[in-house]
Amino acid sequence: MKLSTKGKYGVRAVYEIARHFGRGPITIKEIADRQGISFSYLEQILHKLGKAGLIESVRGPAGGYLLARKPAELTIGDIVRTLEGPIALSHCLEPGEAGDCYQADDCVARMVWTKVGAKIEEALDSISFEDLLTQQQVQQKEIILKPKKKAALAGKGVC
Amino acid sequence: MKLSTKGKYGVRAVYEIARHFGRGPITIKEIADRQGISFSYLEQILHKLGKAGLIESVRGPAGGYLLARKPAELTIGDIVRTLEGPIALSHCLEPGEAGDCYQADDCVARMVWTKVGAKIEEALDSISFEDLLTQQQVQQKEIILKPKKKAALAGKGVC
DNA sequence: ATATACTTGACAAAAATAGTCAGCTTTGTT
DNA sequence: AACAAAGCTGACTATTTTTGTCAAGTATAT
Ligand code: FES
Ligand code: FES
Repeated sequence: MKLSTKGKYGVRAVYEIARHFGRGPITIKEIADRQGISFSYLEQILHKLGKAGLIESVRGPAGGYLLARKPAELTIGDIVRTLEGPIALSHCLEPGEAGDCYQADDCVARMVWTKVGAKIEEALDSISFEDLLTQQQVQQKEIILKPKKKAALAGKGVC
Repeated sequence: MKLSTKGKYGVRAVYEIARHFGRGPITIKEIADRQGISFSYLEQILHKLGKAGLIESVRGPAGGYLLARKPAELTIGDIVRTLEGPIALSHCLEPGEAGDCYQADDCVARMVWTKVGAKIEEALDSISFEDLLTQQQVQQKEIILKPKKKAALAGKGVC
């Protein structure tokens, strides 16, 4: 039950784009540097998000990426579904394949994973990037108040 | 966002043990046959569940596995957590490692994955094996009423 | 004794993940 | 027109995780 780095990097990258909202396109390189993600890998991820219509790209010099919608209208669920595929805990719950399963009528597990999957979608869709932006401001203040405790494990944790 | 077969097989296996509740131990072989799971692989899975105290084993002839609690007190969450590890969408949310992350204060994603993880736990823990048993009875009746439509993909779908 | 059945650890094939790399296309600037 | 900045695209590879298999145990009812 882990997210792949694609999903996690995707959210962090779009978060950076959202932070840049209203100030023109932000380049892959800048996102990669800020978030410590490989440039080439990030290209793939952003391209996928672009094809899905969640972000827009501007080519040529001074180009980069922009949000395709307002931060409030873009959710974590959008990103995760695009990068990790549809939320289907089991293969035979994927859209298209659903009706195919020969034992769907007889399968008690089906209800379980369907129900849990719905809860996950609900949770993912309930968080927009605007939420992340406002939360970041709150955290910012808290950090200023607290004594800064720079811990050891630099570069290790990556949500 | 898929479950591994361990989690899925685990649930199906325990479901079989639950169906056998009150009728003494059921053997690995019988579970494996009924659910179409490799015997050797199932051994590993059941052993892990046994070590976690969710099921009990009886050795020797006429031995097998038993539920350690009543079906109503055993949830899908118990099984999944045991077999797939704690529900932590990101590595740095795993218990024990949590406080270690040097950027926890500054991390906007942390809140996201924590929140979603909690929802998943909630959903998983809300379903007990008794629920599965009663649901199976309902499905059984429906199947008898409906015309049996044995579809093509035999053996393919595995929730 | 012996057959049945769980226990344990080592091993291996296959699939998914996490990138890397090289070359291409678009477009603003000079 | 030429150049450089920036995204586009597909192929390729190393690593890790998953999904098992196998073999040699240990416990126990009859
Ligand atoms: S990176 Fe560790 S808490 Fe987010
Ligand atoms: S096995 Fe296909 S629906 Fe459960």
